[in-house]
Amino acid sequence: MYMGSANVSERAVAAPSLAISTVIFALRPSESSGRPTLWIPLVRRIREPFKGLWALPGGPLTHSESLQDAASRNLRETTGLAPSYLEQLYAFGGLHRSPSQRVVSIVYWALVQPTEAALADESENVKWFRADRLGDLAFDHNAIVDYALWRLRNKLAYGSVAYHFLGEYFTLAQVREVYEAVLDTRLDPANFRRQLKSTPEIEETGEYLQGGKHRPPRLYRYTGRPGLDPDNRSKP
Amino acid sequence: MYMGSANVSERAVAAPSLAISTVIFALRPSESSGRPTLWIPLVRRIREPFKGLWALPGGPLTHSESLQDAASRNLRETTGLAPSYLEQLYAFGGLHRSPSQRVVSIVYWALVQPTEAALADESENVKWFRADRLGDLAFDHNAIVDYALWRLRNKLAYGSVAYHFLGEYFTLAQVREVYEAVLDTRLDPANFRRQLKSTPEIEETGEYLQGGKHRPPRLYRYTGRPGLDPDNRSKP
DNA sequence: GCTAGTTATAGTCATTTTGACTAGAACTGA
DNA sequence: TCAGTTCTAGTCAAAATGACTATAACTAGC
Repeated sequence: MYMGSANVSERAVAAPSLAISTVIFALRPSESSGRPTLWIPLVRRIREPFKGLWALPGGPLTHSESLQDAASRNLRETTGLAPSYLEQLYAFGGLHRSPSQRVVSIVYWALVQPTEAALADESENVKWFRADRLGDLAFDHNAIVDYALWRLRNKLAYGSVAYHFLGEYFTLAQVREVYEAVLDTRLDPANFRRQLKSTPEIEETGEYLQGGKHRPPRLYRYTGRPGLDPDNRSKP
Repeated sequence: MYMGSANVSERAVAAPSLAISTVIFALRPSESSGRPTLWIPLVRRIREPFKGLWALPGGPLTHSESLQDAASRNLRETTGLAPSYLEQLYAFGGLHRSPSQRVVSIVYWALVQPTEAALADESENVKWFRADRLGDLAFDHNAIVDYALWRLRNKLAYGSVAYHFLGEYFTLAQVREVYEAVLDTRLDPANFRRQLKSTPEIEETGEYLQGGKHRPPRLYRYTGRPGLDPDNRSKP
């Protein structure tokens, strides 16, 4: 492609390369307490730079797909996961994110349900980590995860995102566990329940979850609409 | 650069071109009521596609500047403005945003103070429009402005952004006028003032604004820190 | 210098929301 | 049948909110 012969002024206006990455969140039971906690799948870098370090799943943007499609495809290819929620996080374009070349990364964040997460490919080069124990990641990926975590907590408090961690039917206690895991606090069951019951998007069903060793909780269903960011706006 | 001879498979993986645009908001007195309203500067397209239509100020990303720097420079070059607030809005990357080629636009939104806005270059090809009366813009820029407006209203309700429309010193009534203009509602002066006075980031000064034909209002100062998105996080 | 007009500012009061807590209901397992 | 557990409804005080009243402090016009 003769890029090697491009002169300085041509290189100065050449567009930086464009990549897509995704921060994927799922809830899995903690080994210690058994209570749900936040986990993130990472892939191991098999080439320089940062060869051997763990990084967010990602790849180039191809010419024939939208940004969200690219994120979705990449997520499926690298981890085998199908997200229940996918939203753009931020475009990272600092000058020195990669030592070798200028890269602009458009980063998405995704939520997957525990059933999905359990099926996920896990191998030598794909592994799940607790979100609060990631170690040093490649590139600026620690900062990206921090920001994604901040956004997740924010959106959660806002209201409409917790249900994407869960299946179609759920108990109010399960919703509370999502909040407790993500925000890392304990919430009063009675007050939390009162709040949820006052939101119209949560619909009571006639069914109950059987099998626990206590009073069977009622199952609910979420009826709210997805979201309001541009990717999800004008879909049928 | 031999791009002309690139074959189909090479073109399929070639990265889309990358551009930066900015939605700029300022408050200006409405001609009709005299009360402040939201205005946006647009530039006229001088080439195809959409030649002659109005569009958001924007341009290519050069190799040696960060995304935010590019937005800042571009905003200065096209409109002569220096923003008091600048934040990334969204990366738009739909397949058919431009009829001629695939373009990914990383869009910023900015607030400028009225003193700045008054100095702004206005010419045949740069003009201010009321945010609610833009007409048909080039590309998907109407949708982008809609989303920027939604974000502005959201951030305003959140709390820390109204002051960037104002100078260093301001009266509580001026803050209320910002809210009224952006949210397009009337707010009760007494209740609004009670809320502001309960937020610690707003500091009472000993000075008063003279010159009105009524009781002189006290001047306040905003002492809150900028924001928490990645661009603004680790700055000194 | 008095008065009307205007906005600034403090305060009241009923309603709603929130946080801490109590207690009974409904299940399981021993 | 009882102990253990969670589910669920409810109480009560504190805090926040919305509608409103009243006074303070200035200017403009007479």
